[in-house]
Amino acid sequence: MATARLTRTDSKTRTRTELIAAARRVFMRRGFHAASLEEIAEEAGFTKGAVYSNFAGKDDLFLAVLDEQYSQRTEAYAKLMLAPEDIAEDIEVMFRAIARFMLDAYAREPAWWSLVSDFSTHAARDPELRERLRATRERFIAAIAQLITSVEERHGIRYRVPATEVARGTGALMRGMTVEWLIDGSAANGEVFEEMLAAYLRGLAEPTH
Amino acid sequence: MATARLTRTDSKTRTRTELIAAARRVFMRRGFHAASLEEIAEEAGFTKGAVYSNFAGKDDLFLAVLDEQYSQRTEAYAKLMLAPEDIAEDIEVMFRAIARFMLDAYAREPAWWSLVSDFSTHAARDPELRERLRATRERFIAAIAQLITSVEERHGIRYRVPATEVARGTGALMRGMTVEWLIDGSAANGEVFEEMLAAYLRGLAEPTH
DNA sequence: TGTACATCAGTGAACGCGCGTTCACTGATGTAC
DNA sequence: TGTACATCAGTGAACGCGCGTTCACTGATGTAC
Repeated sequence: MATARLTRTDSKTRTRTELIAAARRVFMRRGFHAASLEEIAEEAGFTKGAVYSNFAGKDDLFLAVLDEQYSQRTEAYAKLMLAPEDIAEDIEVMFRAIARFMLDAYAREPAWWSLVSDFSTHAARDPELRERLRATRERFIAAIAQLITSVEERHGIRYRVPATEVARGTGALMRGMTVEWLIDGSAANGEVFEEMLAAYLRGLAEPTH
Repeated sequence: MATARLTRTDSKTRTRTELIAAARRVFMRRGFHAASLEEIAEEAGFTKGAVYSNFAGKDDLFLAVLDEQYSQRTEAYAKLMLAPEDIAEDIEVMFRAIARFMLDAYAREPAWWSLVSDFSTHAARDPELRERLRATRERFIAAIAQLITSVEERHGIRYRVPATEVARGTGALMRGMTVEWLIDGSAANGEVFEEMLAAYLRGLAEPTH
């Protein structure tokens, strides 16, 4: 049994990781405002002080969760969009695969998107926090834009707006729709969303040559 | 001077109207969570008790603001989309006029859309409140869908998804983008948004013939 | 038109409560010799 | 390998504060006669 003796650095890293994971779950469960540091600390098996020993406060903790999530999402999108066969052949198939990927992520974690909305409006009110969020988000958008550019080249198409904006719009459509679903579960089902996103991407794309 | 003597009913109606107007301004200014009933009451020239004499509480007051706003927006969209000339001629021109209308509303009241997002995620956590919000929102969506249907007929097109969902998606794209703008003012400018929304609507439309 | 009582919109103060943050402290890890 | 002191991650309790909601009260409007 006995937990292996850890160095201070290792044990702190571990605490930090566990706090982020717990925070993620609690934020999802309660939303940004209603999630309390008390519950997060308890969920991770610590006390609130541990949070302050590892993070500057609630906002900083959330940003850590966000950063982690964006890394994971970037990887997952890369796997999907750079897939060497199937999906990659027909651009329309790709559009729909992206829509389904998002819907699937939503099915697993329906609270995620509105959580980001809540934090964003909160962060927008504090210039310093807002700048930190902007930087984190920009890294994510840039990574997705990179993938979009690869797809453009491979399929011989060009979007009428910069790749970063294609990425932003895709996320925006999804984020907006999750708010609808939150309030009315019967609104636009998966097929309809697939159609919407495909329409958006198809409408923006033009063949090159 | 002396304010004309009002009947109880008239004076109550007036208080209610003024509270809604004040609430609207304060909610815009502070966001749903940070807006306090104290500030709202004061802005209207009353005390908090007046709020409770006219509304069941903060949530109820917000719903009243929302209802009012949706009525106004519905009228404005009707004016735009049923316009007998110019815009109405070419469907692409119409798409872009709608985008510009939204951008213009955003320029005047940038906080509105994220305010709705915040309230929605808040309301989603309380079944009763959520149902009230759903009903209010449904009326608005249905009214917009009605306008979309008129446009479909006039221009001899059909959307690949129900008109209600075209409406929902349009709002969703806008709502999502306002979150981006909140955090990064330099993200997708008006022209890019116009392109996005036009792409979405164009991509969804099919000629009937 | 006038009087006496009833109603009730809005007042103002108090109540509760939750939560983010701070801080003195503890005990296990790290370091110097 | 051992000892003495230094460091610091995490504890636990207290602090402040704001805010939504409640409630006894007041004074102007409404009603009955």
